[in-house]
Amino acid sequence: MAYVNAAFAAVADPTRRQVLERLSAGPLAVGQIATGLPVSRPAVSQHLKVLKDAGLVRERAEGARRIYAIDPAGLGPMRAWLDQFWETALASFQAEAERVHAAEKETP
Amino acid sequence: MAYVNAAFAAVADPTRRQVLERLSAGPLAVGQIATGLPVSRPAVSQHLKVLKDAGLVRERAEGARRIYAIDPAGLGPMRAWLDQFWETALASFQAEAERVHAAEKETP
DNA sequence: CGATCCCGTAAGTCATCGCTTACGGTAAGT
DNA sequence: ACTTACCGTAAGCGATGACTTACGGGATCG
Repeated sequence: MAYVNAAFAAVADPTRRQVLERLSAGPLAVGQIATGLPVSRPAVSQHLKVLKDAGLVRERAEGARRIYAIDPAGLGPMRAWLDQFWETALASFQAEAERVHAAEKETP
Repeated sequence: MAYVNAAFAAVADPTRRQVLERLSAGPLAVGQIATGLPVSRPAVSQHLKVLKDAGLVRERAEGARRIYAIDPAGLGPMRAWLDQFWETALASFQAEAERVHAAEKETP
């Protein structure tokens, strides 16, 4: 549960989500990621650092270029938190609904 | 896909996630939520406003108290984004792996 | 070797966020 | 009616965040 915070903080930024979406189609170099994004290339570099520290992205040097790719395992903690939260929330929601339903039969 | 941004931004804050976790066990009034949290009650009110605007939480007046509860539907967009992202990322990841594997057989 | 492309980092700026204290307003209890 | 509990909002402040421009260092090609 340790990396959950960094992961959520990373995904919270819209530009960073755009980077992730672009990377989800396959590995890319920094310049290719920056092309088409509304921010400068250094900004993309900073975003990539955040994503890398959050474990959402992996970096590989290929000559002078740095190739970035999605780290599928990095999404695990976030999905786990969301799933567990969803599960317990839905369970207590249904329990509440049944409780209200029973109370209505009690006092119509 | 409109509310995705607000939802992710809302969940990004650790205190807000604590509020959600507390609410996942069942509806609570503002004071009960604030009890046990490391911030003041007005801070909790502000967090609840953010969560409500993001569609993650619903509010109901009960006398002088305001009861907050999880809105199960509010999590939908976020989960949808994550699932689709996960799916395409994993697919392209496997495709890349197979491509590399084939290249290795080509030049051992 | 020099020019060029690739990129990360430093420094600085402007906006936004999360928090606090202080206040006002509505609902219930005496 | 007066007090007490419960809560939202306003104002202000310190901290963080996302950007920009400017720089420097390594890889590649002539």
